[in-house]
Amino acid sequence: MTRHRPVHDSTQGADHGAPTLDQARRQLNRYGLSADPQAVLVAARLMAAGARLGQAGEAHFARFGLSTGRYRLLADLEDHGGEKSPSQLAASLGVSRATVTGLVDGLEREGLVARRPSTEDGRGNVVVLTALGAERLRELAPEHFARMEAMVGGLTVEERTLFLDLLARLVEGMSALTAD
Amino acid sequence: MTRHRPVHDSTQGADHGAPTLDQARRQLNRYGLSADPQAVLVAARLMAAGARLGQAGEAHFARFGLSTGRYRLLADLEDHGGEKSPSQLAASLGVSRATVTGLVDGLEREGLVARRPSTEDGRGNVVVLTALGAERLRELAPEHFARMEAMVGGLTVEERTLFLDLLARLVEGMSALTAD
DNA sequence: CACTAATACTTAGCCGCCTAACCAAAGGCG
DNA sequence: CGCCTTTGGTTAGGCGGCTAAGTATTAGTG
Repeated sequence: MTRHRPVHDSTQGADHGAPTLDQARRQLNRYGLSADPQAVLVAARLMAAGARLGQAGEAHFARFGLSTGRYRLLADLEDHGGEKSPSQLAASLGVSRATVTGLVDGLEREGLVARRPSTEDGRGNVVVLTALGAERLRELAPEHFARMEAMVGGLTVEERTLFLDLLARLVEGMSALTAD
Repeated sequence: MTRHRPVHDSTQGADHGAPTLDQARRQLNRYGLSADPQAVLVAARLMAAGARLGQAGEAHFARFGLSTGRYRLLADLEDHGGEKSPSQLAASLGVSRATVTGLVDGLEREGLVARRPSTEDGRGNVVVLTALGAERLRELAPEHFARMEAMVGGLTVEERTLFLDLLARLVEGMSALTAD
């Protein structure tokens, strides 16, 4: 049975996702801090946008009976000839091996992927994209990429290039959050 | 000027987190789709950045014994005089009421917040910020905002303004993912 | 005034992410 | 050869997000 999830039109046009400059100023004032409110705003907006995109992405992939993580795993598998070990998958997806175990469990249950014992390493597995899995990817591709394109359609080519540069530098800066 | 920092030269295959233009092209080719690879790249990079920031944020707040959700709830509470109903919290945080129940459960367990029955509505609660909760916010504020500022430090003021504009337009575009 | 509908919150259960602990197999080394 | 460490994968448990269903209580209506 296909588990179709009703898309749930979340009417969240409310204020919630978008912090304001005033909020940032108020917070900084409250503690007498001298940080730049605009910088704080950028950070907060980026966080909000990330969360929002994450949710939108889940809703998007749910249309095809997938989740973001499952789709990324399938796509990565296909990009690699349809075979990859869980460890390699974890590395290229940027998640833990335990997470890969869970994702593969789900995908295997639906027949989109299969586990085969590794021929060269007795403790290793190979995750294989099944015909059904490849089929699923082929089915969703047109709509998927069309929506992706539509999402950035509000930006000109130059703006996109610029955005990629700025975003890359912000991603670099994210290490400031995790640095000791 | 394209200022490129050496972005983690990964031997191909283990490119975790940062999708490339070539990957986008390959995917589109595979299905004979005509979408703009650069547009797809922007979408993919934004998703990757969002996920990455989400994880970095969790690691950041974990330093103070909090999570992103819990911090946002505390901060929102403080911004409203320290009292708010679960429904209001859910609305302003952009999460479901069930999620708020879970967040408040955790925060209450640690004494950072308390539940009081509403005086005017027999079925309602009010979530109140405790002295300990306010204290916690005060403690983490300097480091928190310093790191936020550092994250954005790689951009000039003009670039930040530009980024905010571009990001806002992308957020608008996200509705393309959830539109019917 | 009683009955139904709407609202506030909680509970239950799924998913994906994590870390830590665990077993099994491989590799290195005396 | 046997031991010990490293590595591959899963398991267990926690968190935070969701939906759907359940319980109170309030509000609306005949």
